[in-house]
Amino acid sequence: MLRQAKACPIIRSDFCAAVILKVPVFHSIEKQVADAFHAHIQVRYGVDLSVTIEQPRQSDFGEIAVPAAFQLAKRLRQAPKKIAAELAAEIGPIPGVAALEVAGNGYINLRLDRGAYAAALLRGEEEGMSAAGGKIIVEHTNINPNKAAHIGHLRNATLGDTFVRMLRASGAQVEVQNYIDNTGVQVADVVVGFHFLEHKTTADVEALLADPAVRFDYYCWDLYAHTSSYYKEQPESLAWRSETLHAIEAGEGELARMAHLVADAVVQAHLKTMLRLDVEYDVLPRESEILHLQFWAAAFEQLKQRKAIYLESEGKNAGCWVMPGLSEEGKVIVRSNGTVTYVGKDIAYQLWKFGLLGKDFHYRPLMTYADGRVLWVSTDTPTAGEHHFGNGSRVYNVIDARQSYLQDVVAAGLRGLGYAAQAEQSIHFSYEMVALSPRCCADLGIPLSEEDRQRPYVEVSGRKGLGVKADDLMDNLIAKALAEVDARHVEKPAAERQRVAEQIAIGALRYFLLKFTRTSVIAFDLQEALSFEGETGPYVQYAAVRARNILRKLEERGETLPDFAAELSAEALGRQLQSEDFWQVLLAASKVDSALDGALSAGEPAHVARYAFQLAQAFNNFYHQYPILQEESREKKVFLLWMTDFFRRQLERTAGILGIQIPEYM
RNA sequence: GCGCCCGUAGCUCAGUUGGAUAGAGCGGCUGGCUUCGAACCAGUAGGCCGGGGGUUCGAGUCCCUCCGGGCGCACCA
Repeated sequence: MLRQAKACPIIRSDFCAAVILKVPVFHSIEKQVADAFHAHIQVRYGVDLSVTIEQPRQSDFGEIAVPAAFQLAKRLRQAPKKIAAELAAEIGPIPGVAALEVAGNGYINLRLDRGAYAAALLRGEEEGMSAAGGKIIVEHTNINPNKAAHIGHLRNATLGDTFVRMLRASGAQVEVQNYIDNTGVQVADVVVGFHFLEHKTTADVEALLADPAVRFDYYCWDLYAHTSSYYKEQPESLAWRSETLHAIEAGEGELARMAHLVADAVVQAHLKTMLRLDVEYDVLPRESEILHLQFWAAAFEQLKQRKAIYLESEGKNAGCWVMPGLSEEGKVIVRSNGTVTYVGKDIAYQLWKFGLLGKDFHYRPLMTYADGRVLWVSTDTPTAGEHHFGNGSRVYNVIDARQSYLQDVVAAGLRGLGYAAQAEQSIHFSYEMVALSPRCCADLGIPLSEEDRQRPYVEVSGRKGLGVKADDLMDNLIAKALAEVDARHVEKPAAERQRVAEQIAIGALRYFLLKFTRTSVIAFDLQEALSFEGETGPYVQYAAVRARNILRKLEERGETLPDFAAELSAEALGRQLQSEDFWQVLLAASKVDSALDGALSAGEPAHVARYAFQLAQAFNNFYHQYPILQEESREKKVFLLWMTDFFRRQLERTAGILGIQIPEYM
């Protein structure tokens, strides 16, 4: 098989080659330790060992563990413990390291010089260089514009958007694409519903759109389900679908006009829905332009010329253009009637993303986001001041795991064309689906068949109209958050409370969707999603709000934030950090970049989420145990304030990577 | 039939790419609001990591096999 889902072909060492990461304090000490051991082992034993660094199991073992003795034991035919003792005795001083000891069967545990470490953080040495490699394209969301978005789409968008934020935080140049299939069967089915089932004209649909009482994407949600079930009952009605598809493809007539009207309106609804989650895009490449600008024709030529596909003369695929290699009979790319399959178009689109097609879209601005970012959409006619998109050096397609076979075909297409390097950089950022537990369906009043009731979970299905709409879920979350805010802050202006409730609700939702690893099927549970306690977004937000409260209260009492650098010497920091509690909070808070780095190489936004939670947990503990504003000792108070401020900045940065805002109050 | 994913505490999930005594949240039980607001904190119970083989100094993690569940494998998109 081409794809290795478990192995996550995301990024390892090659990623670091493309993007030079920040060099935070902890990282640089780790590197110095590894280098020191590597050099010493080379001289002492004549072994070129790749020294790995670990985190000790327990925090009281120190901050860095080196298991090199285990790796050497076999080659030297000596006991790990003996080698560890030799290494520990002979390695000599390492900058930033205060002590080192042998533990267990041969671990070498290192303790950092706490005062020096904190002083480096205080001086802001964690700010390092960052430089970009080539452009990275991330494609996500990709919802068929024929109905309202549901929770499955939210998982896609949240994963994609967070991964984009992770890449950008590490210094990468990223372009976000959201592909719009505005000419496909799903749009056609809704048009069939309007035209043939409801006998509506384009003007009727326009009236529907103008009616403020109608949520158009919701209307289409029901209509799509209706049309789908009608096909089942009256299979001959499928002829309506073909007729509509042909009209759309030809781009002429009432049905085509209606299709554009519907698709454009639903795209607007999706953009609005996603904006509630703080998800933004750079460009919307549309299927209609892929069609009109003949992207497929260009790709077809390349595929034929380079013999990536062949015209089958016999067997069940006779008369089709087939791509060999993926299965015994190959994958049909062009049907015997001459029309191209979905994957064929996808290969053309993927070629464009890498700048390999020899064609480009034209673009026009669609809207401007609040932060000034302009969203562009593809068009088939040239415009003034033309922008350019695509031409990436690496492409992540955020698409659920059910489509992994098709993603394999796309990569195989690139490989067949001789673009092995680009095939390697075509990454299917896959994730498992969001399903509904039977209990959840019962809670939501979704009727289930007897068969479905026996299952562990039920797939969301747009066709069946089965699912939780994204906007409904958000409305639900906001209402619940608002009730909590109202209970605590009646004195605040209503509009402000609403804003805070929205931030909390979105924080809860994004965190909920991110805390699962990508390979885990989310069996959606409404109660769990609506929770604001425990491992949730609001928990993380609350910790940051508490930190801010301390600093605000300080000023309310007429004090000002001390000049930390002037008041806290390395000695003072070292003195205060003799407290294990303080040291652990500071250490945890200093590892944002380590956590980000690990999450990027694993391709797991969930790792960032988990780090944020652990950080919040450490702070909540700290907060509870040590009153800061009442502290008598000046040195300790200044130190605690610095810790609070440092924590606040680090947690806000982490939350920002997750797309979670910190409210003014909670 | 073939391919991929999952199986870890009552429930939902982590497990740093093979390391030290397997963790968190929820739920259960016990305790803590006159403090920088408890959307919080502390304590406690709860485990044959689906079963069986193997590789290794060392396995929840890698290999084989079996069991159970899910998802793919169209001239649909």
